[in-house]
Amino acid sequence: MVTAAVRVYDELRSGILDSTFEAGSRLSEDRLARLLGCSRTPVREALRRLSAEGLVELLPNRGAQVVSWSSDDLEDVFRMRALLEGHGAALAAETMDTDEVARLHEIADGMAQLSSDGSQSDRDELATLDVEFHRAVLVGSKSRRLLEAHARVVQVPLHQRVMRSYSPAQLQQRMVHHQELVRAIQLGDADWAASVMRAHILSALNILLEGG
Amino acid sequence: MVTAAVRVYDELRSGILDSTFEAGSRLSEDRLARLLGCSRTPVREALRRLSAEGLVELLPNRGAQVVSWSSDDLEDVFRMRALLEGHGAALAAETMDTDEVARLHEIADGMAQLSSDGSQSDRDELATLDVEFHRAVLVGSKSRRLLEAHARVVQVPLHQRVMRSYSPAQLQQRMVHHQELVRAIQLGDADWAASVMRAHILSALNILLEGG
DNA sequence: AGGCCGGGCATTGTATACAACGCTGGGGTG
DNA sequence: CACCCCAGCGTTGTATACAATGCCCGGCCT
Repeated sequence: MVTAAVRVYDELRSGILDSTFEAGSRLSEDRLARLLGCSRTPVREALRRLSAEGLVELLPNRGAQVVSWSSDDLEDVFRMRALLEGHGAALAAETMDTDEVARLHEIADGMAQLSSDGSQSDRDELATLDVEFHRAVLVGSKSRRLLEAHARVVQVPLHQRVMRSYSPAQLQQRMVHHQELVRAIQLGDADWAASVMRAHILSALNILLEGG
Repeated sequence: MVTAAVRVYDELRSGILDSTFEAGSRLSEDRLARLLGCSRTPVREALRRLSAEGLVELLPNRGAQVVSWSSDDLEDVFRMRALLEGHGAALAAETMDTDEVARLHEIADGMAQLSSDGSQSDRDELATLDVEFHRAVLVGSKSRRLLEAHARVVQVPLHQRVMRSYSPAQLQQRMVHHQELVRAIQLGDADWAASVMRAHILSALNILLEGG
């Protein structure tokens, strides 16, 4: 059975990530409880968990608030991603098995097909697949703590927006990165995989900072 | 005012880190509530927080359990430390100001003095200072997320034990690492600082795996 | 008029009662 | 004797009531 606390957590989390709950807005336990049809207890638990993950801020005796992201924060996040995922790619190149690489290839190919068209729904689908791709690499690294650290850092409710912001040329370029990364992992070239991953992520940061 | 939930969290956390609550032992909400003189509500909150930080494991409908550490876990933790703190040292070398470096020097010198003697209480004091030293470097990196990621990874209730396990020669060697690291940061040599930090941490892992 | 004080209000913090779930052990059955 | 089933029990999960805290606003004093 899925507990009410988990349900509330999921609702709040996806609500924050897709900006249903806007950055900076206050979240009252009582209001959320009535909104979601349960008592304050599970809501409290969910808010505490989201706070531990850095998605909301808990002001003592004042309640919870959805965190806002400055451009400094964005830079911090992307540099952390480059560090963690670069390392993850190197480990993945050393330890990923054939099935996992095949899955990676599959995702990358699916993305390449979608990226030829430019519709907005395709872009959103791409954002989902992109998250899945990067996650698959980290899973392949076989480091539980790396995966956890990454999950905590990458809480930016901006995946869709970022993916929509790429020009067609930039999007194509990013697909090439993915293919290159898969090749590096397949060949077991850890250094190359790490370099490609770092460049891939830092280029996203550059596009973000210049475009925004 | 400090809430009961925070008090319980602090008690449990320090109890776990100094092994008052042994690895693998079960923590019943009701028992803890009576032990600490409050209701289950703050206990629940504290346990959830500790779970998010990776110090306890929450078995659904079965309660909480203090996490145990396999040698694979230890290796994972130290490799993550090498990654995060190596990066932190590089950033620190670039951005740390004079006061912060002076503070680092101060801690390193204090540790060097303590390390000449071999008494157990000195070793415990050294463990505390060591934590402070490594934390000061990360604070100097000015990356909030790096600091947070590190705090979550480094939850090993073994600091004292590790520090006691060093031979006098190994301890001296580690003091040299610290001095070398301070120098690298002072000179602003990011690559050198990162290398020294990584080697420093990975050598600790080696000593642990060989000695244990 | 400006600042300080105090009470009301919204909100979180805590306690407690009860429901739901899962394990465990004892008795029955093949 | 081995296996299964079910009832009892301990535990967590949830709801609700009440206490405590901090903010806000109106009135009073200077």
